[in-house]
Amino acid sequence: MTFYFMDAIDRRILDQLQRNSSLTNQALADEIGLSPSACLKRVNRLRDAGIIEQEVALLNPDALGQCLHMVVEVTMERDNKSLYQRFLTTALSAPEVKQCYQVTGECDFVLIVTVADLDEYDSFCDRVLYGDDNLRKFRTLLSRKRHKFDTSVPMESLRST
Amino acid sequence: MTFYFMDAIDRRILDQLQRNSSLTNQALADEIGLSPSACLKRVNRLRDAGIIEQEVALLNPDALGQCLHMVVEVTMERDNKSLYQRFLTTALSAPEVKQCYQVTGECDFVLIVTVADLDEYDSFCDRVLYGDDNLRKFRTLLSRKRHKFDTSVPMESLRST
DNA sequence: CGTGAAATATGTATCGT
DNA sequence: ACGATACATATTTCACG
Repeated sequence: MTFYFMDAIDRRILDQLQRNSSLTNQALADEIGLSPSACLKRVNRLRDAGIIEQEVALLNPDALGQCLHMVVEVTMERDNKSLYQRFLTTALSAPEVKQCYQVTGECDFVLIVTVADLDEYDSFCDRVLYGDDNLRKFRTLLSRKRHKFDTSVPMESLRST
Repeated sequence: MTFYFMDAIDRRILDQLQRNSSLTNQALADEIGLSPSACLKRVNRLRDAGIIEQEVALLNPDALGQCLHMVVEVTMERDNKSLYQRFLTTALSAPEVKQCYQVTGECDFVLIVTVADLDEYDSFCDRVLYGDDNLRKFRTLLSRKRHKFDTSVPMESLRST
């Protein structure tokens, strides 16, 4: 990522686009109080700099059919870098794994896994979890409902340089 | 949400937009093999029907300053609907709570909480967790790194009606 | 669903601060 | 270095077949 000086205007642009990226450049410029061309230049710079990573459509869960979310807590046997890396490579490439957090505490990784049904979850466990001989234990929490899903990040925590 | 019959073309449109919603309608129409007008009509219908809930920009974590993710497991005292609802109302309105899953298993809720620093996390705990007298216990897993964050949903699991 | 024309939006060049 | 205006290009949108 190229070095980038982010000012208050950039933060306001990001704040908007995090909530709604389907705004036209004109509407965004109006919101921010900038001319459309100046606004567009900033948005493109933020994109080129890799600060805006992607723009995606979030689908309504009610529009989804059978769709189960699992919270999977993974505890490794040995805390070894290359063994961790081996697990990560497998886990991150599994399409069922939507999120992966490396944590400190009573376990080592927390995965958010999304599958259509329990058969698919079994297949995931066989491929990713049972196959790793450094994986000591895992615990699955089956989600009955995802009440909130907010991809935004508070603007105070955005680096200014 | 209004009733909606979704066909294979709609699913391919959603599949694309879940990955990249910054495509122009023309580029999307090309991908799908539709005329721009037909494509636009479908996208607007999917939006109006609430299947496309929102379009957002995802920011690069490396562009963020201090930004801590916590996995918080919450266990309630009594499994009572209105007490659960009271907790949910508080938790969902807290801006630090980015995700909330109601689960079955060893605990009742799993929250993904994002804060700038530990002071902010303390404030969150005081406001949302310690304040609820039906909350029996919570466990915090501090994330050192978010290795993966994928907002997409597999298209096989999209309801066809 | 496709075509084509009118309405909008985006991108660029240039100038001013 | 940044923003505004204006113009050229591209895209969206709508009526009609």
